[in-house]
This record gives sequence, structure tokens and C-alpha cells, in this order.
Amino acid sequence: MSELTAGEFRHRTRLSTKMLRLYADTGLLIPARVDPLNQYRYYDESQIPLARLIVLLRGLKMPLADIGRLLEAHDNQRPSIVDAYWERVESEHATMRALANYVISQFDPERTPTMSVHTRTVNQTTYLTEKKTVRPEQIPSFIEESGHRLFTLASQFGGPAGALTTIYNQEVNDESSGEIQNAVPVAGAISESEVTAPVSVLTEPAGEHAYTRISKAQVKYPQILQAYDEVYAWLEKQGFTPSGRPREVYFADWSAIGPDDPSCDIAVPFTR
Amino acid sequence: MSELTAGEFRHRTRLSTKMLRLYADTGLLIPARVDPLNQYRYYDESQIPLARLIVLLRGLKMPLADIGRLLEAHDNQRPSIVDAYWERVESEHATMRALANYVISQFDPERTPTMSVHTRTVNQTTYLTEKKTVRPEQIPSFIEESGHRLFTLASQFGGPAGALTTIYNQEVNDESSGEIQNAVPVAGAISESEVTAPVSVLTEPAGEHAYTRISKAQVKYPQILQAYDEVYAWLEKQGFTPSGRPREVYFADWSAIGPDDPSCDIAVPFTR
DNA sequence: CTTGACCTTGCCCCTTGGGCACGGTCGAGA
DNA sequence: TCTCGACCGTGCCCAAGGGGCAAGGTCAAG
Repeated sequence: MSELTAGEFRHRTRLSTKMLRLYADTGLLIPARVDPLNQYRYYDESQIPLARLIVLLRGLKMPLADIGRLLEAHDNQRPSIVDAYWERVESEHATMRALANYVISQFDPERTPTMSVHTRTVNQTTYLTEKKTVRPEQIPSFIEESGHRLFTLASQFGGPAGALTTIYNQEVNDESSGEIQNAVPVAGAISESEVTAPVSVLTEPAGEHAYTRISKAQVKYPQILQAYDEVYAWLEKQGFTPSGRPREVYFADWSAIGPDDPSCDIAVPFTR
Repeated sequence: MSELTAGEFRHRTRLSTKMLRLYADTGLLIPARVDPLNQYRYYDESQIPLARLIVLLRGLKMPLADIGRLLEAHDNQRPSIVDAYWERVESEHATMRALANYVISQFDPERTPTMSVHTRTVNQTTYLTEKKTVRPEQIPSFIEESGHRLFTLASQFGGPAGALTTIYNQEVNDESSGEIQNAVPVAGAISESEVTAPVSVLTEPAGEHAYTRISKAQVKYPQILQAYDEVYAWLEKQGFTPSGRPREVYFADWSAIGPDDPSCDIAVPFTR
């Protein structure tokens, strides 16, 4: 129960006067006693561990508000809160890292990280699709929402027969919006009359696709452009000719994977 | 040369009015023309790539001041500037990640990442040493500066015969400063009279050491405490008894290694 | 009692914006 | 030509997490 002056408490916790005042105002670390005459703050020795904890969490750049919520939570919930916070930080960092690769490769094309491009043969496929003309920042939400609708619908036609695919009918970039077509493959043959707008049926011919596999973090715009660049550059180097619209094939469970896990193939149909 | 109003420029670059004003005030992106009557800003189409570049760099959280310096630099220097910046971000993130592991293990001891502890037999060793009583935040600079002095001095005694070692004569933590002893092993026997203060000679007996190897990012206080905890916990589990002062053995070229590279062993002498 | 160390409040500064209010301006249609 | 809505400007307040400084009150030791 020994009482410490603000200065003593500062030295024991490595917190500055400013921080102590801020944390007191925020309610994170309330002085044990405030002298009503001169407003001097006195802390109790038992508050030191709490102060140290705040220092640690601030070392993770956790905002004071989040720290407040963490402290209000029950002991048994705290690990998961810290965990969730840190996972978000890691995820954001992974996205930034992918962007950094893109930026560096723009500055210094020599040092473009090599993405391996493969080929595969694809059978004729029938898709349930939805189209929309979008700007880059609208793409993720459209893919997700429309994909959900199409998967639901596909179950009425024998279930989805493959991964959600997003086909770019036009180029979408900062300059111009363009039409993209979200597509879920289905097993049986479906005629256009069996579906209603905005859903339509698309049948794509068999053929060869060149593709490169990217992580969840690399899917973000604009760093995803790098993957497209790589595939088209590879086709040119091989002397092959693009013969269809480029596409993204989302083979992974989006919400379950981490930022560095493979998530999607950037694929382009071609002829030799 | 087509002129764009601020609104058109905003839509082409996804920058907000606030950002455009700020970048104009900062000199990063100066409007091609400002109407002297109404202060309206007009941009030229040719400024769009620059604006996009700024957007990319801000996506890496590069401060505007750094972006300004980058833009002033010559083309051939820019990649290295971006590189250096990103490397610093990665390094800071690695440090934070190590701290996060530490914090999470404090909240939830079950999920402590297992650090493997090994043992090795160490011969009797003579060191040139310097002592200092320090607080935790003074440790890195003392180790570096004193280590430099000791290495220089060691070359007069046949050169260093091993890695820089920092021995903790007392505990150093938030509670109290303590004496640490920086030590560079030398091959020959040296008597105390051959050196002058603050350097002294230390001879340590042969024996067994338990140690765990940690990365550069893990060396930072307080996450380094986790490594000490692990070694002592391992000793206790094995039923061994610490028989000497704990130490850090810096075997790597500190400035040359990355944040995730192995840098140092946390070692404790013990008897079975 | 003095002196120096400590403590307080209050103010301004930094950064990169978001958001709002208030007022001037531009262009198209009536 | 008038008007209306869309645009544009400035200026202020806010955030987070402090740094820094001034002015003034307080405490304890000599």
C-alpha cells in the first residue's frame, strides 16, 4: 500500500508525465489518490504491473481505447483479444509487404520478385455468372457478395463444380471502371432460360491457361497488377498468344486462410 | 496539356480534397495553376502519375517528408531509398512481432512458443572486460560501444578468440539497474596488470552451458526476458542447477544481419 | 528562509487526415 | 439575366500519443 509520487511512479514504469496524465484522463490508469488542494497525483505501488502492461501493449501500437476495452474484459477473454489484435496487425503488414514488392518492382524492374507461371488444361466449363461494371475499390465486395449469391444458386443445379472465378471482361484500373463477371462453375448443362437476371449462364471453351498463384495479401489492388503483368510477360516470352479474358480463380476458403497463404490463381487462356 | 479542375483530378487519383490541399501546401504535388482571383487549383493531366506514386508510397505509410526527399532525389537513387525505408519497416515489424510473442505468452502461458534449449561444453576462457551499472534501455549502446573498444584492445593481445559476451552480474530490469560486464575472449593468458581501467581481466572456468538461440528482433528488451525464462525453466525441468551468471553471446555481425536472423545465444552455466 | 527539485495546469507543436460550417463561384437551364 | 445546384475555398475542431515550454505552486533539506 505504499504510495508513490508521480515522479517515483514515472521512474518505476518508464512512463512520461504526459503519458501518466493522458492515461489518467482516459481512465486507463487512475491515480490512487489526488490531493484536492494542489491536484498532485499519487499512485500506489500495486498499480505498477498495470502500468507495465500498458507499456507492453502500447509497444504493439494497440490504441489506448483498445487497451481500455482489454482491461475491462474478463481475464479469460484477454488472450483472445490480444491475439485478434495482433493477427490483424500481421495481416495488414502482409498486405503492405505485398504492396512494397509491387512498388519496389515499379521503381526497379530488375528486382521484380519472380513469380512462377504454370500452365494447365481446362475443360469446357459452364458457369452461373453475374456481371457488374465496377471501379477497382468495388471489386472485393462485389466478388464476395455476388459469389455468395451464386454459390447459393448453384446448389439448385447440382452444386458448384469448382472454384469461384472472376473474369475481367474489360480492364479495371484507376483510369476507368470496367465490367467484371463473377462465375461459379456448375456440373450439368443449364440453359439461359433456367435463370433470371441478374444471373446468366456462360460457357467457356476448353483450352490452356497460364496462371500464377498468389497469396491473400497479394490479391489487393494495386499489387495484384503485378501478377497479371507477370503472366502476360511470361506468355510473351514463350511466344504464346492470349486467347481469352483474364481471370482470378479463388480456390481457398477466404475467411479461413492467413494473409500469406495461397488464395487465388491469376489465369489467362492462351494458344500456342 | 489538358487542365483538370481539382474535382476531376481528385476522381482520377482517388485523392481527397484534404490530401490535395495538404500535398500542395507541403510542396509534394503543386497545382499546375492557381487562379489568382478565387484561389481555385487546376492540375495538369501529366501530374496524375506523380499523384499515383504518392498514393502508393502512402500505402507503405511513408511519411510525406520522406516522400518529398524521395521525389527530390535522382531517379537512380530512388530504388535504394524505397528499399531502405521498407527494410526499416520490416525490421520494426519483426521487433514488434517478437514483442507480441512475449506479450501473448505472458497472457497465456500455455501458448508460449517453444524455444529449443541446447547445451554445450565451454573451455576455461580469459576475457578482456568492461563493467557498467545500467538500466535496461542503456544496455544496447553500452554493449556496442564497449564491445568496439574491447575488440580494438583485444587485437593487441593476439586478437579476439571468440564472440562478444555480455555477462549479467546482477539482474537488470524495470525495478532496478544492475551491473553488466562486457567481455571479449582472448587466446593467451593476460594478467590484470597488463590492462588499465576501466578494462579488467576475467577468467571463467570450463563447464557446461545451457543456451537458446534468438534472432536480432528477439534481443530487444523486454522480449529477451522470455529467452531467459525459457532457459531457466528448462534447467529446472531437467533438474540441473545454475552455477554461474547468465550471459548473451553475440556471435553474428550485428549490422549485417536481418531482424529474423540468428544473432545471439542466451546462455547459463549449470551443473548436473 | 532560501534553494533546488518537483509538481501542476495550460498552451503550442508534430502527423495525416476526416468532418463540418460558412461563404464565394461556376455553369446550365428558365 | 436570374437562379439553383454543384463545385471550390478557408478555417476550425477532432483523433493519438506524445514533445516541449512557461508560469506558478509545493516540498524538503540545509
